[in-house]
Amino acid sequence: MTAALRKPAAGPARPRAAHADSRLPQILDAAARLFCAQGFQGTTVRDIAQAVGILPGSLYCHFSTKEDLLAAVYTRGVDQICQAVLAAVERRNDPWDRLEAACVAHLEAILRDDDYARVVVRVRPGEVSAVGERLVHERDRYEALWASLADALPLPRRADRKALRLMLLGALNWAQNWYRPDGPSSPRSIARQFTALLRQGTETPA
Amino acid sequence: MTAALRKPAAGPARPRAAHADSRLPQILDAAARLFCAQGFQGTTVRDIAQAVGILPGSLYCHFSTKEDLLAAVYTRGVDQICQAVLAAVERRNDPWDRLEAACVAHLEAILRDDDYARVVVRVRPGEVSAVGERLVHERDRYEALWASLADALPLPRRADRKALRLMLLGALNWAQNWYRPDGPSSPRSIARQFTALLRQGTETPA
Amino acid sequence: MTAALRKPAAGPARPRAAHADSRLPQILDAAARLFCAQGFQGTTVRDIAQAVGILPGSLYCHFSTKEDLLAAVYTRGVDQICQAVLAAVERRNDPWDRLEAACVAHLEAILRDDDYARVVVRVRPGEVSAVGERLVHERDRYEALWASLADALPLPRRADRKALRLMLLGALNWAQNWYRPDGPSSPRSIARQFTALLRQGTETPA
Amino acid sequence: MTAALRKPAAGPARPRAAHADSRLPQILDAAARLFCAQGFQGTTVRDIAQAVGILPGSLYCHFSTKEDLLAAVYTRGVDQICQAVLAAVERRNDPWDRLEAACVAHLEAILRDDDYARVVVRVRPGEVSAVGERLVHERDRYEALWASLADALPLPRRADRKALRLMLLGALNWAQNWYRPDGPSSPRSIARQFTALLRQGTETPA
DNA sequence: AATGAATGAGACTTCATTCAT
DNA sequence: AATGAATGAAGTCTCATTCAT
Repeated sequence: MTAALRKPAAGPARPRAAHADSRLPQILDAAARLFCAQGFQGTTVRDIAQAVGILPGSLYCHFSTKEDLLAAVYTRGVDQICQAVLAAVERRNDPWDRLEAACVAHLEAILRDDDYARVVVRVRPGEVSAVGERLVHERDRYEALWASLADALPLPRRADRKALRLMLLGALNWAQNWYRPDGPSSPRSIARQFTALLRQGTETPA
Repeated sequence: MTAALRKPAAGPARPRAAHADSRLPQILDAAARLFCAQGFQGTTVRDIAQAVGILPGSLYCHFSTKEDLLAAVYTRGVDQICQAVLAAVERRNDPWDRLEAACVAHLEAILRDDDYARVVVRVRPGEVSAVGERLVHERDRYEALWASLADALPLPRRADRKALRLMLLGALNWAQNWYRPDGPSSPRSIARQFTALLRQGTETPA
Repeated sequence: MTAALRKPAAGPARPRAAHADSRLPQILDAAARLFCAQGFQGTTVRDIAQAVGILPGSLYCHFSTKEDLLAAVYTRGVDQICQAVLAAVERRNDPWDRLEAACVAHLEAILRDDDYARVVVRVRPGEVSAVGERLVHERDRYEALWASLADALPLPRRADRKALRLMLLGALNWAQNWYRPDGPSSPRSIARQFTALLRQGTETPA
Repeated sequence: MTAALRKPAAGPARPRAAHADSRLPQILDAAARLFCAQGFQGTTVRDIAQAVGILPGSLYCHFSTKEDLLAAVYTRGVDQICQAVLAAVERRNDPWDRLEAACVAHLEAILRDDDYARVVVRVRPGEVSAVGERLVHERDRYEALWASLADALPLPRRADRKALRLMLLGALNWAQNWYRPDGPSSPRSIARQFTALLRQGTETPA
C-alpha cells in the first residue's frame, strides 16, 4: 500500500543488465530493514553487505559513509511517510477525520509497512554526529505536515493544538516500543483508539 | 501495587560495610548520565571510567560486564521512578488527580531530575542481548504501577483504560525526543496538558 | 655519452597512429604532477583519474598497473632531464663551465620546470617493488651522463671526481627538500653557488 | 657509539616485572627500523606489531595514532643526532675541524648507527599531514645546530656560509640514497671527502 | 576508450575484557 | 580496589584492480 511495498522484488541472482540494475535498491532496502531492527549503531556495514550478498567495501561504491547511507534511507523514509499520510488525508474533509486518517496511515507505516519510515522514528539524529542536523531537517518536513493537520482542528486555544499534536505523535511513535504484530490490536485500531480518546474530549459540539 | 518497590535494589556488587569511600556510587552516577546522554551502545566503558577518573579495567572490580552495569543502573532507575510516582500519588484520592500527579512526577523524573530514570526510558532492552529480558522484567514492575492507576479510572470499558495508559505513557516518554530544558514549557505543564486532553474527554460527568 | 638518449621513450601502451585526442598525455602529466607532489605511495589511482576527469578503472585502458604508470613517467623524466642537461652542456667547452651549466639545468628541471624530472628525484625505486630495478636502470642512464661530466674535470685523483659528483648531485637533489619558489634564491643561483664552492677549491690553477 | 646502541637489548621473552618493562622501547625500536627501511607510508602498524610480537591494537596502549608513533620516533631521532654531533664537535676548536667532525658523526648516525636519526632524514614531514608541522619544528632544532657550525667558519660572505651548509648537509643526507654498507667507502671517509672538497676551496689561508 | 559496479585484501583504529602486579 | 599493558575480535573505510557492457 505504501510506496515501500511497490518495489518489484528484484530477485537475488540476476546479473543481467549490468548497468541498469545495480544493487543500490537492495542496499537501501537492507539498510532500512536492519537500521530499524537493530538501530544505527547496532548495525554493521558487514550486516548490510551480507544481507545484499556483496562485500562490505562494495557499499562504498554507492555511499561514501555509513552515515550517508543512513541519510539516504532516512530521507526516503520521510518522503514515503509524507506520501502515505497525504494520500490518506486527501479523501477526507473533516479535520478530525483527516487527523484520524493520518494517524492510521502513520501507524501502519511505522509498525507494519515501511522500513524506511520506521527508521525515521527509530533512529535518533543525535546518535549520528556528522549528518545529524540533516536528519533533523528531514524530520521537520514531516512534522510540518502534522502541524498543519493539528492547526486545522477546531480547538479553543493554539496551545492545545500543539500539545495535542505532540501528544498524539509521541504516543503513536512510542508504539514501536510495545507493539507486537501478533498481538490483539492492529495498528489501525490502535490509531483509532488514540484519536478517539482525544477527539471525544476536545471536539467542539456542532 | 506497592509490591514493585519491595525488591531492595539487588545491588551490583557487595557494598559490604566499610569502605564508604568506594567509587561505586560515582560509577553508577556516571554510567547513568552517559547512558542517557549517548545511549548504551554509544557509551564506551572508557567514557565511564574517564568520567569517574579511573582506568577502564578498574570498572571490572565492580561489574563483570558493561551490560551488568547497565542492569544495575536500570534497576535503580525503576526503583527511583517508582518511588517518585508513588510519593506523588499517595496524597491524592481522586483517580484522575492521582493520574495527573503520576504524569507530573514521571515527566519531571525523565526530563529533569533523574538520570537513572531517564535511562529506563532511553535504553531499549532490545539493544542489550544478554540482560535484555531482565530489563524488560524491571520495566514491567513500573508499568504495573501505571496499570493500577489506569484501572482505577472510572471509564466505561476496560479496553479504554489500557489504550489510555499506553497512549499517555507513550506520549510522556516520547517527550524525551523533543523536550528542551530552555523551551517554553516545563515538564510539569506538559504533563498537565497531556492529562487534561484525556481527562476532559473521558471523565464521566459526576 | 649521448647514448642515454637513444632509447626512444619505450612508451607505455601503443600510441598507435590515429586518436591524437587520447587521454594518455593528460594521464602522464597528471601522474607526474601528483607523484612528485605526494609521492608514489601517497598518490592513489583515484587522484590521478580525478585529475584527468575519468574514472579510476579507465586508467587501466592505458596502463596495466599503477607501477607501470610510474615507470612510464619515470622513463620520460630521465629522457627529459638528459635532454635538458645535454642541451645546456653542449654549448660549452671548459669542463667546469660544462659542469656548472649541467647543475643549472638539473636544478631548474627538478625545482621548477619539469614534473617528470622531479619524479626521478622524488620517488625512491625502493618503494616500488615490481619495477624498482627498472627505475634504477633508468636513473643510471642519467648518472652516466654526470659521470662523464665529472671525469672530464682536471682533478688530481679519480676518487675526487667520484666524490665530487656524488656530493654535487646529492646536494642538488636534496634541494627539493628545502627549496621554496618564493624564497630568495633561484634554482640557477643555487646551482651556481654550489658549483662555485667546489670549483674554487679544486680547480687546478692554469 | 650513539645512544641508539646503548639500549640493553631487552630480550624477546621476559615477562618478568610486568610494569617495569613494557614493550614500549621495543615498539619504538621496531618502528624506527621499519620507518627508515620502508618509509612511513610503506610501514603498516601490523608490520610494527609483528616485529615486536604483539597485536596491532596493542600499539594503541602507547600511541593514539600511527602518526604519533612516528612523532615519538622522530623526536628521539633529533635528540640523538643532536647529541652525537655535539659530542663529536666539543673536542675540537678549529671551526673546520668541528665541521668535519660533525659531518662524520652525522653520516655515521644516518648511515650506520642510529635508526632513529635515519628516520629524521628519511621521512618527509609533508607525507604526514597531522603531525607534519611538529616534525618540521623538531628538524629545525637540529638544523640550528648546523647553522651555528657554519656561522663559525671564516668565510668572506654570510651567503657563502648558508650555501655551504645547505650543500654539505644535503650531500650528506642524500648519501642515504646511494650508500651501501658493503661498498668501498665508509661513512667516515665519505664525510671527510665531502668536507675536504669544500674546505680546500674556501679556507682562508692563515 | 571509457564506464559503473564490484572485488579482495588490507589499512588504521576501537572496544570490551583480562590479568599479573 | 586499582593499575597498566595486552588481547582478540570487530569496526569503518580505502585501495588497486577487474570486467561486462
